[in-house]
Order: sequence, then structure tokens, then C-alpha cells
Amino acid sequence: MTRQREVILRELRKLTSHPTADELYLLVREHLPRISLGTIYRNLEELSAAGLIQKVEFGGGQRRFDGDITDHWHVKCTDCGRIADVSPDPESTAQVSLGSFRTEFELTGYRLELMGTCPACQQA
Amino acid sequence: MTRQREVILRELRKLTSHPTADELYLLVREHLPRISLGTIYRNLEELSAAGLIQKVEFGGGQRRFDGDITDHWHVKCTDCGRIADVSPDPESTAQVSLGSFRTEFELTGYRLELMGTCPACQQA
DNA sequence: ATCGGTGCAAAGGTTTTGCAGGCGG
DNA sequence: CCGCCTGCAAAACCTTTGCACCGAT
Repeated sequence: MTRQREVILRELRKLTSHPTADELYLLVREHLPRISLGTIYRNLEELSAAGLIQKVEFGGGQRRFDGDITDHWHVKCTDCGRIADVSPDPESTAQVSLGSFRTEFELTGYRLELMGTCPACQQA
Repeated sequence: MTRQREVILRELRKLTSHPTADELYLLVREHLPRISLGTIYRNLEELSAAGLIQKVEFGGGQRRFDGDITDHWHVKCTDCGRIADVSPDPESTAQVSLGSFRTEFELTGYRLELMGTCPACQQA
């Protein structure tokens, strides 16, 4: 755990905004002005592999990262692109059960991405 | 509906392999040798906007396209990367119901991507 | 002294776009 | 004749990688 990795993890955990590598780069640079974008990417990859953070890969856009590794889903606003968390209550976690799909694949996981309109865009 | 668009749509509908733009480019070029990759992308975008085809955007990889627009999901093999269809039977469609998520977003849709091991990779 | 991690810069791969020309209406 | 669509090429964009250097063990 280098200084760089430590700061990246700390800054990411401060946020609930699911930043891109580039957005995080700008934030981390305030603490480590000489850090490079390559280092950001390398460490985000490491942290993700170590299970300390989560990659959020909505199709079409660029990769985003989430410091919250508790079980939850994401919803993306189709108007402004903002991504928010959706907490998994007992009712909704029960909804996706890998056992009940008809396929010859041996299922190991899934990604559920919700789409909708955020409160701000609903008013506009 | 130009000749180019027509051929692209026809070739895509022939396949169940969820090709990338580039893979489709190679196929379409056998019929229209002078077509450009830019035209492929432009038309796939148009066709998708018109609801005639479907974009399949698994996170992390490159964009894929599906000529089958009936309601179904996709499963990606985590070993070989192959993408297959999962037919939605009455049992599994009932599993995802937008009404039961706890969020302030007004939900309009979702994307469910399954991950697993395909029959071929299970043996290997 | 060694080794992993870093900064920097360049490369890489995919997708988008500007532009002039062509085709159909 | 007009306007849309094309082919071509360049640009744009995000991410990865090679390399020399540094810092800590």
C-alpha cells in the first residue's frame, strides 16, 4: 500500500459520485501533484482486484469506480448521466436468482443496471 | 434505407454471434467491398435508434450488436468471452420488476447481464 | 543492491467526425 | 438541383504499456 494507492482509496471513499479515473485524477492531484493518470489506472485496477473498490461499467460510457463495496445496484439517469446507488432491500435482492435462468451456461454472477430519470431531471 | 444499411441489417440478422462493428465490417465488405467502417458505425447507430437492432454493451469490452430485438438477455462466458442469448421464460421475466426498487429515480428500464461459463469452457 | 511502484510519454484500440464527392429523388 | 449518405482520413477518446528512475527494504 503505497502513498499513492492510499490517497486514491481515501479520495474515492469520500465520494458517492462514482467518478471516472480522470475525475479521480484531478482530486488526487490536489494531494499528490505529481501523480500520473497511469498510476491512477494501475492502482484502481489493483484495488478492484483486491476487492477494496468496485468497477462500475455501464455500457457506452467510460469506466467508473465506486468506493462502496457493500452489495448494491446502480441506476443511471438517462437525461444527465448521473449514477446513483440503489439499496438492495430484502424484497429486491430476491428478484434475481441465478438458478432460474434457462441456459446451458454455468452462471456465476450478473450485473443489473437500472435506468431512469433522476429527481432533478424529473422537474426539468 | 440505403443499400449499405440494408446489407448491414441483413448480415446482422443472419448471425447469432453478437458481432462487433469490426466483425460486421468484414462480413459486409464481402458484398460491398468499398464500404467504410465509419458507415458501419453510422448505420448501426441509426438502426439501433430505430429499434431495428439492439446494442449489447457488456462493460469492459467493445460494443456488440444483436439483430434479434425480441425480449431476451445475454450471458457472457468469463473464460472465452463468447456471448449467448438467454431466453426469458415466464418464470425469469417475473424476476425483475421495476416497481420494487427503493429509489427516487423514476425507473424506465434495466439491463441485466449474466456471467458464467459456457459449455465448451466447462469441459476444458 | 534489489525490487516493486512511479512519472512520463507514447502507443493502442475503438468510436466519432469533417469534408468533398456521389447518388437518388 | 438539392440534400442526404457515403468513403476516406484524421481526430478524439479512453486505457494500457515501455522505460528509466526512485524509494524503501
